[in-house]
Amino acid sequence: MRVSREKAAENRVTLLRAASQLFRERGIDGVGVAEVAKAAGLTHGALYAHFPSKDALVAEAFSYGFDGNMAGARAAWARDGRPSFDEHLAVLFSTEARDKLETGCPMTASASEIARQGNEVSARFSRAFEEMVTILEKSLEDVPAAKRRRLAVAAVAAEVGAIAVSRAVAKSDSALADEVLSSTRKTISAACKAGSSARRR
Amino acid sequence: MRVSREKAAENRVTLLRAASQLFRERGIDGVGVAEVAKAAGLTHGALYAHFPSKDALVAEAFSYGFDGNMAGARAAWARDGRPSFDEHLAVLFSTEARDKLETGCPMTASASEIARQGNEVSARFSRAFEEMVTILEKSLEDVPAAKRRRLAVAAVAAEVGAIAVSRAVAKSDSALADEVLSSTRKTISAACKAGSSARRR
DNA sequence: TGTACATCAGTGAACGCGCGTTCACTGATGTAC
DNA sequence: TGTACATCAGTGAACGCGCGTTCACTGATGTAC
Repeated sequence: MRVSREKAAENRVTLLRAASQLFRERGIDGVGVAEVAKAAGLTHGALYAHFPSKDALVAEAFSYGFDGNMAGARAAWARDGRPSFDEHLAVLFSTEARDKLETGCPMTASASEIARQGNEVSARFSRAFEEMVTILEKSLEDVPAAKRRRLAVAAVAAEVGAIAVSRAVAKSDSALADEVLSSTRKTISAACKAGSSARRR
Repeated sequence: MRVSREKAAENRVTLLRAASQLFRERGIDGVGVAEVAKAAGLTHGALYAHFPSKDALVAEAFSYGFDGNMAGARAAWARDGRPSFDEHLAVLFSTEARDKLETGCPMTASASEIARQGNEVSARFSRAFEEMVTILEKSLEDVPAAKRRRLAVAAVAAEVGAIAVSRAVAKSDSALADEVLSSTRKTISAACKAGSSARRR
């Protein structure tokens, strides 16, 4: 039966939220459209009134999850002031970021799966990556402009790897899982300091 | 019909090779057991004479792929001498490593999927990760012993991330894909130099 | 060495199940008069 | 404002298909005599 325009818009968002959480938790291939619809309190048929295909849902759910994550981060910055590079790293490489799969960054949750998705998903991943890089660059004013972007790009790539590896080894070696996060964070931080001190000389 | 012991052993290896290549190319969830068996010139029933479940096949295929990769690398080192840290990085962060999916490192191919596999796969991933770290440590004799492992761990984690990100963005932004590899490599290399020069002071 | 027979790798049909997608239908919503 | 009707979000059965796994069967291999 038909529902009001507001209710329909609300259902669309509920579908995106459910999809984005489930895909992060269990992988894109690990969750079917029927399960997404059920988690949103709807039937699979209704999902196709909002999205033409699972592929389209995956693409929009990726951006929804990423934007939601960024909105949360921005709210925290508004409260506590603009974070330094090391403060950014502390959040990005935290055990919380690793363990909160369903609300964590979709880039880290689906890193190796994205390469097998369509162009639309790849384009959204690129955009998300660039957004993260831009934010990190802003905290790197001490570093020579020429090295700023290089360091920011490396930091985001390293974070994606560290989180993915940490999650992969967590089931069998939790000490290694924590070590991966802290070692990668410290190494990126050291590269930053080396870069900024190079200017000071 | 029954086959000779040698032929059976050979078939097992063929199954592992096919599984390991296909999983790296299209993801663990993206390839069925029937397809693996077909690629090995067998039927799916035969696969179950060698492996009790797909999970077991995934675990053994991961190690097979990793060991094969390491054997190739070791052969190259025997030819050209033991590589320096930067030479290791040049290989790990190369566009070839990114583009040769089916013969590349299984850690990078399945990074985010491993976390959703069973304990056995996680344990094999941990072992593979430690092996990579040990190899990199050997090329870090210029760095103070205390920092050696930290750098090696960070380098492997960063490589996994850089390759995954580079593959993810390659479809939509090939310049960014190359930048991710070179920026991450340079940053890890810089962290190494900072670490070793710290000792020299 | 030759023969009889047990072994077991491999075959292919079948299992129940969930996948992504389609579609005729329902009935409340939104609109035109 | 009240009524008639077109719209369309959501339902649920159905589509063909591939999934992982099981199993009765085949017949060459390997072994025991």
